[in-house]
Amino acid sequence: MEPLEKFQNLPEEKQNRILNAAMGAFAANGYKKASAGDIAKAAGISKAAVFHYFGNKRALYFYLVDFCSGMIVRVLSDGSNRGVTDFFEKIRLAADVKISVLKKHPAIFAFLNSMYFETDAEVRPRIESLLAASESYEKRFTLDGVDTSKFKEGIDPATVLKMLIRLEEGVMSELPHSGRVSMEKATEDFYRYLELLKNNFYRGEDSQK
Amino acid sequence: MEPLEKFQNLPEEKQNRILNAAMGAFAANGYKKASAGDIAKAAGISKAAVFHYFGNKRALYFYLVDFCSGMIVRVLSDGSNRGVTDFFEKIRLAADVKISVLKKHPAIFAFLNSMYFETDAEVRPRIESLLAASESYEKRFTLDGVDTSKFKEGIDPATVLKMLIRLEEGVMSELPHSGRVSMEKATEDFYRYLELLKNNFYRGEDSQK
DNA sequence: AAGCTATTGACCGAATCGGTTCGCTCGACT
DNA sequence: AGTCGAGCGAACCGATTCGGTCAATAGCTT
Repeated sequence: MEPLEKFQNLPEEKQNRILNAAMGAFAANGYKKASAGDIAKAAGISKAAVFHYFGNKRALYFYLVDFCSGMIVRVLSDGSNRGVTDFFEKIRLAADVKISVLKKHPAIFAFLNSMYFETDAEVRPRIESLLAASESYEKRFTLDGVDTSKFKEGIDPATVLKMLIRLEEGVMSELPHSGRVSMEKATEDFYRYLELLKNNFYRGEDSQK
Repeated sequence: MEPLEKFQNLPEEKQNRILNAAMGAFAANGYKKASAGDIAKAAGISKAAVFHYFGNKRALYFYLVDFCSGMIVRVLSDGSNRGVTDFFEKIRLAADVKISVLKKHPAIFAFLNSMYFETDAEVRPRIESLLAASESYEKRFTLDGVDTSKFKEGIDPATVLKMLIRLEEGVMSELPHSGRVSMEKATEDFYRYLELLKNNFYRGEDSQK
């Protein structure tokens, strides 16, 4: 039986434990310096099991890249926000999706980010192809179908969008600092920021409730 | 002559090159996995030179910790913003200081951040003492002396402050992605966000210029 | 208890680690 | 011109860790 099949026959919870451990290790140390032993320890399995499931380190890394690639496609083609025309509502929905992904795979964004900086010749080509296929979040999240007329005059929605993407990134970068419960706290805060901006960037009487 | 003296007698430019290389390596790979060879290569010197200047890896790490510690003290005691009462102006000045530090030591914040996660028993104690001494940026940057009455009713300055700290972090986390020139671009963007928020969060007639 | 599969601890040669040694270079001083 | 020493790169050291293998075990099915 192929190694990869063995992995895919594992119960999903165990698969995720291993994937998350691997993504965390590669994100933290890069391809070369992340060792199979690190990953095994973080996943609670033996080093031999890693090779049992994936054959070799490169195959594991490639599997992760493809896994993330599939996840991106799945998220971007998620149609649950079609028909939403409100700027802030759309951003909130996109953040919701991100959160749900992050809950299952806490290290996925750190791993995706680390791919940018990965230089190892053994894996770089595969990364390039993924990077080429999936443009950045900023470019994907367009203002198409958004009702920009609700903004006050003089406020550029594109600027606000860029700002919110940065803000979201800042919120996310604080997550690993603190305990696990803090994620709900952070998202609550983010929603509060959205509300605050909505109340003051849209036209009409300034609405303080 | 003590190893450390040799380092300190180096021209400042070379010192910084080595410090930045070391901070970058430790931030990227952690204390254990960052090798003296990595640091040497990034700094453009030989591995032997690293030991020539610092004696051993631990001493180099400790030197970096103390260096950052001193930098924090120097920045926090910087009195150039005393007397500034405007909320956004004060934040802008604080960002300016951060930028100037970042220009000289591009990896310093990544390194400081990495200390949070460092678990190696050989260096952890020294980190603890630094972390205990210097509270987080968020706690240090108080609203003391800020004229909060300029805000519209219903807008909590503390919330805005937290939001801006997150936003700043998000802007900073995008810096390493792109070329070196992008820093000016990113700070320009940040200033534009500040202006945008100031125009819409302060009371008085909504000022679109 | 026999058979089978998932999982592992112990192990391999090769590579890399932190750290040392040594000999070369090059500028300062005489 | 000759001397000297600070500073450096290359080659090396024993120890550790690497990716990867494999025989042995644990656990389930019958």
